[in-house]
Amino acid sequence: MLSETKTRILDAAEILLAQNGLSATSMRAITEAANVNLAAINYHFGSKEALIHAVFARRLAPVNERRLAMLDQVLKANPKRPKIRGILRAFALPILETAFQPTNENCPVQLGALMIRLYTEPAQVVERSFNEQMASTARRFVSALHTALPKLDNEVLYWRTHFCVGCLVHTMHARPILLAVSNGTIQCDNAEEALEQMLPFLEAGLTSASNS
Amino acid sequence: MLSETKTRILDAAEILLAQNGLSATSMRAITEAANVNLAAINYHFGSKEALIHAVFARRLAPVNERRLAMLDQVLKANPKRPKIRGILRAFALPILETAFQPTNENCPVQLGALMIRLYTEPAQVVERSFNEQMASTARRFVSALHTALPKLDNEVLYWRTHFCVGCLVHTMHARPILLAVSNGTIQCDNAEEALEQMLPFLEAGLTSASNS
DNA sequence: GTATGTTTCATACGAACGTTTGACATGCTG
DNA sequence: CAGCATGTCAAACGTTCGTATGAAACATAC
Repeated sequence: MLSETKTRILDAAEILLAQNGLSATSMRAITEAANVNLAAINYHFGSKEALIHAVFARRLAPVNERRLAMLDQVLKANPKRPKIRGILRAFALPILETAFQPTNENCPVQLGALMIRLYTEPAQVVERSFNEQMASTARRFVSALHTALPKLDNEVLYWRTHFCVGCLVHTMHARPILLAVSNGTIQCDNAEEALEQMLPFLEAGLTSASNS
Repeated sequence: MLSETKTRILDAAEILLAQNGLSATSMRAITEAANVNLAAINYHFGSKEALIHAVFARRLAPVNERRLAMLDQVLKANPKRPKIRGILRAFALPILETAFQPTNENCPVQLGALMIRLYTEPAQVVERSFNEQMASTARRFVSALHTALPKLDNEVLYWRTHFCVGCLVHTMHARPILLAVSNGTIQCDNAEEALEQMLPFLEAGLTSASNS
């Protein structure tokens, strides 16, 4: 079981890392926000780097579990020709729900802002987190899409999967941009609403003719 | 005209900022890479923040000029119903070419990695750069897409434009991910090749039925 | 109740940070 | 030549960084 102190550190770190980035978030800021002693991070996690790894692992592990469970259901329903919409939904819904769910009542921070660090922070810290958590999941989904779209070139499929991930990542973390560009019209705080917009877009992209 | 020292600082800063992020890049690292004195940044730019702003401005200004010029051509060719593919191309090609063009012969750094900072770094530094450089350009393109897709809901259009930006951003900076997921198959270093994959995907997404 | 292992705490360390300063070199202008 | 900007430079400023340490506080077991 996690100790009280450990979870308080993880909670505070998650918020601050998402808001300020990895290297801009100091251990002093984290421990002060968590109301624990400065030395507690090194005692419980060993180093700042290890703490960051733990923050990502705590969030990504259950998301990927849910993703694969949903994917299994989709594949079981139509083993020969699984529904594209279902595959996309299995990949996007778990992480979107996590991204749109506030960490706690006081701080409605976007977890999408945390996830985006996995893509942008160049540190090896993050690379390790990413490989551990995402590599096998990504492979499973690409393979499922390959089954669903057998006519598609392998190369084209990789590209389009890449585009889908781009849409998803952007949707998770760039809500402020959408709000600004739409002149305050679109303030999305709902995973299902985002999905409803995203899935038709992605499915149409995936199934489009290559060279029209 | 820019002084020799000033451009050397900008060049070095651009590479390091792209590689390591904003707050993880120290002024000492920049000045050492540029072979100039530490005080030169504060002398020529005033502060680290102002330098970062200058780095972005130097790259984004010409990109957005080209974008708008290309957009004008597309609109002039078909004022009533401009070609979607043309609009997308006008938005994507200039920045993709910049992203895929190495800064110098020794360091083939992806400028996409620099651009992504505009989206992820939470600093107000970046917010200012983004607003100055991108706000009006974004408005022009959304309006052009509105003309090209008059039947589309405003809300849906905003969402889909958002998705297009996500694809583009991800394509620019996440080439290593595409390389890894495709098992080393796809090593894209060519703007036209990326565009060829991206444009059919985006156009199909933009024109898809909303609630299929 | 004393012993043992675990967790918290104040405090300190050396290093690196962004910025400032004043001396020094350089080039143009009168 | 003198005068004055314009750049450059080494050195130092005060802060903040991640980490380490040893004593205090706590729990549990005998």
